[in-house]
Amino acid sequence: MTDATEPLHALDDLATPYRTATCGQLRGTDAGREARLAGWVHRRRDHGHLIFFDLRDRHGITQVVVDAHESPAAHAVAARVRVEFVVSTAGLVARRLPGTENPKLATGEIELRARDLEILSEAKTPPFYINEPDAPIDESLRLRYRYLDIRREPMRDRLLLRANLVRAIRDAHHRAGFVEIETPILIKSTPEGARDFIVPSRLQPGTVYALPQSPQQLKQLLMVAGIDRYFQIARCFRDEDLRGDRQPEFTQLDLEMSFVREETVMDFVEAMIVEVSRAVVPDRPLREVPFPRFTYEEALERYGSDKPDLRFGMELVDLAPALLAETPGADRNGAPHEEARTVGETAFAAATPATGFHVFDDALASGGRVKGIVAPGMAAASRREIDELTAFVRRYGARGLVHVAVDTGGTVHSPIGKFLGEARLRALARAAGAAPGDLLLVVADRPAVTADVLGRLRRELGERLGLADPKELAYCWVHRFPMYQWDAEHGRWDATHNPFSGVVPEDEALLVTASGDPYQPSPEDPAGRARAMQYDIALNGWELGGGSVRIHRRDLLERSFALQGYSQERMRDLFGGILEAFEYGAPPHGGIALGIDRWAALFADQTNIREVMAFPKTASGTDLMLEAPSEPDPVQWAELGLQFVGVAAAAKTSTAGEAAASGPPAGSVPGR
RNA sequence: GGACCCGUGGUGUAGCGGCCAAACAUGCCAGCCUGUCACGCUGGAGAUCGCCGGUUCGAAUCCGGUCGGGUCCGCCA
Repeated sequence: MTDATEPLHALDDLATPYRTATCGQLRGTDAGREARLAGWVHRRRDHGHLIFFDLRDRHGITQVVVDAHESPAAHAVAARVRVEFVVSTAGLVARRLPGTENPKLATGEIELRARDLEILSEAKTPPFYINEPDAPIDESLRLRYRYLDIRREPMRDRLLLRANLVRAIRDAHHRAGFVEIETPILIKSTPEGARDFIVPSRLQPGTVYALPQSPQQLKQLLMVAGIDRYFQIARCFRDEDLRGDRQPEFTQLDLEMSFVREETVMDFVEAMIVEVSRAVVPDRPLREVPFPRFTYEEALERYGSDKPDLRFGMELVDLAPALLAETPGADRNGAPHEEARTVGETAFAAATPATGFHVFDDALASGGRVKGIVAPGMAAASRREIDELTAFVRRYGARGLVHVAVDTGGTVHSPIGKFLGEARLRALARAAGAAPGDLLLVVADRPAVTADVLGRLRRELGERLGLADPKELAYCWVHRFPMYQWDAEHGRWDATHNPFSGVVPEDEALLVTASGDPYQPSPEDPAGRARAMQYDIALNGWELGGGSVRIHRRDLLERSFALQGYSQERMRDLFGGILEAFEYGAPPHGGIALGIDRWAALFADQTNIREVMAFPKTASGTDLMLEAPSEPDPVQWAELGLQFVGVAAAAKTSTAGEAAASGPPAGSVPGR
C-alpha cells in the first residue's frame, strides 16, 4: 500500500487518501514508482486474462493494466468494472512495452500495473457517450444530464477556459488597484429597460425585491463612497425572451473608475483586454492593437453596424456620387453626399437627380442612400442564390436588392442595366471596387434601413464566403453614440444606452428642448443631436460590452432625466437614493460592463453561451435538470400573502391590465 | 407576441402511404481471447416511431392540435 497519509502541506498538491497522483500527471520519468490513482473508467478493453482500462479524471487519462497472473484479486474486480465506474487503484508505474506507447496520451509512455483495485461507485449505462468528444448529442439530453455532459472533454475544457478567463480578469484588476466588491442580489425594482425578476418579501408583505439587471446604480454609489476603482464578476438578471446568446441570468465584468475621462476608461479596458486575451488564448492573434476606434456614425457608414466584424473588409460604399457623375447635367462639383449627411438627409431633395432608375431616384430624392457592398467571387451566383439574398434583405425591411455582376472578362451585367445604361453600371462597379468575378449588391432606402440591411448582408456574406479568420480576435471600440432616441409612443427621449450616460462636453448645450422646458420634450429638440460619452467594445462582430462616463452633476442629471420623460416625483421614486448621494460630493466617474459569457464563448469558438455555462436554461427559461421553475408550496404563498389566481387569469391580467377574479380557489396550483 | 426547423431501440441516424410486428452504426448483456488503446470474434436483448385526434381498406410516413427542444424576428444593455 502506498497511500499518502502525511498531511497536505502544499496547496498545489492534489494527493488525497484515494490518490497520490492525478490521471494526467505520470510520465516516463515516473517509471518504477508506486502510485495510486482514482477516477472514472473511460474505456475498457478485456483480453481475458489481461484487462486494460483507461482511467479518467479532469486532469487526463492513464492506462491501467490488470494481469490475472500478477494480481488475481484485482483482475476479478476489473472483470466487474464497467464504463463510468469510479475506482481507486494502486500499483507500479511501468514503462510500456516498446512499440505499445500511445502518443495520443500525455501519459502514453507509462501504464499503471494494478495490484490493488477498488470500486468506489458503480454506474448505470450513461444516456449518452461520455468517452467520445465528437459524438452529436441532443442538447436537451445534455442539459438534463448536465453533470455527465461536463464529464465530457469539450464541456470540461470550455469551463476550464472560462475559469482561466475569470482568473485573468481578476489578476489584471487587482494589479491595477481595483477593489472587488460584491453588491446585493435583492435590490429595488427599476421599471425601465428590461423586465425585472421579482422576489416577494415575507417580512414586508405586499412588497417585492427585484433582482439586478446590472449593479449600475450601486457601483456609482461606490464611486461616491470614494472607492475609486471597483470591479465585480457580477451575476445579472433580465426577464426577457431568450436567445442563443441570452440567458435569464448571466455574468458581467462590471467596473467603475473615478476621476476619469472617456479615454481613461477605454485605455485601461483595452490594456486589460489585451492582457487577458494573451493570457487566456495565446494562440489567437489580435488583429489590431491599439484597437480601432470608430464613432457610431462612422461604424454605421462603413460597416452598417455598431459592432462590426473587422476580420474582413467588404465595407459599405456610397454609390450616389458615381450615379450622379454619370448623369448628364448633374452637379459634379456639388458632391452632395458628404456634406449632406452631416447637415441632414434632406439636402438631396433639392436637386432631384435622374439616375435613370426610379428606385434610386426616389431614394435619393427623399433623403435616402444608395449604397452597396462587393461580394468577392460571386459574379456567377445563380438566380436562386440572388433570390435568397433578396429574401434576406427583405426580412430586414429593404424593399429589394439590386445586383451588378462583373464577369471574369470584365463585362458588367445587371437586371437594371436597361435603365442605367452600360456607362453607369461600369461607374458603379468601379466606385465599389468590384473586380472581375465580383458581385456588387446594392440597396437603396432610408439611411437607417440601408445601413442595417447592408450591415446584416455583410455579416451574412462574410460568414458564407468564409472571409473571417476564425482564429483571429478583432476588437474595436465604437463611441459617440447618440445620447437619445425619440420614443414617439411615450413622447420622450429614451437614453440609447444607460440613463446616467454623460454628454460629450461640446454637446452639453444641446441638452435642451425646443420649447425651453425640459419637461416638454419633442422630436425637434436639439437634444436629439447630442452625443453621449458612451463606448461599446465589439469582438468579431459581437457586442462584448458597453459603458460610459456618467453625469455626476446633479443639475445636468436632472435635465437629462427630464428629457427622458421622468417627472420630478418619478425621478425621486426611482433614483432618489443616487440623486441624494450626488449632493454629498460625487467624483467624475465612468465604467463599463463586459459580457463574460459572450467573451468566454468567443474564446471557445462557440456562438451559443450555453456552451460556456455549467448549468444553463433552455430557450423557454427552464432548467431541465432541476426542473425549475416549479410551483411553490401553498404554504409559501400564504406566508407571502399571495394568492394564485390561475394561469389563464394571470395571462389575462397582463394583457387586459385588469384583475381577474375567476381563477381557481386560493392555494390551488396548475396540474402537471 | 410571430415565423420556421426537429422529435423513430440507451445514443446518433435511415425509412416519408402497403414490400416495416421498422433498417444501419454504436452502446448494452453473455461467451471466447495475454499487449490493447474507437481492441477483436461469436451470440443475444432492446423501439407499437413524443402525445392526442383525424383522413384512409391501410399511417412512423398525410392533415390538425398539443407537449418538448432549437433557430430567427419582435423584445432585450
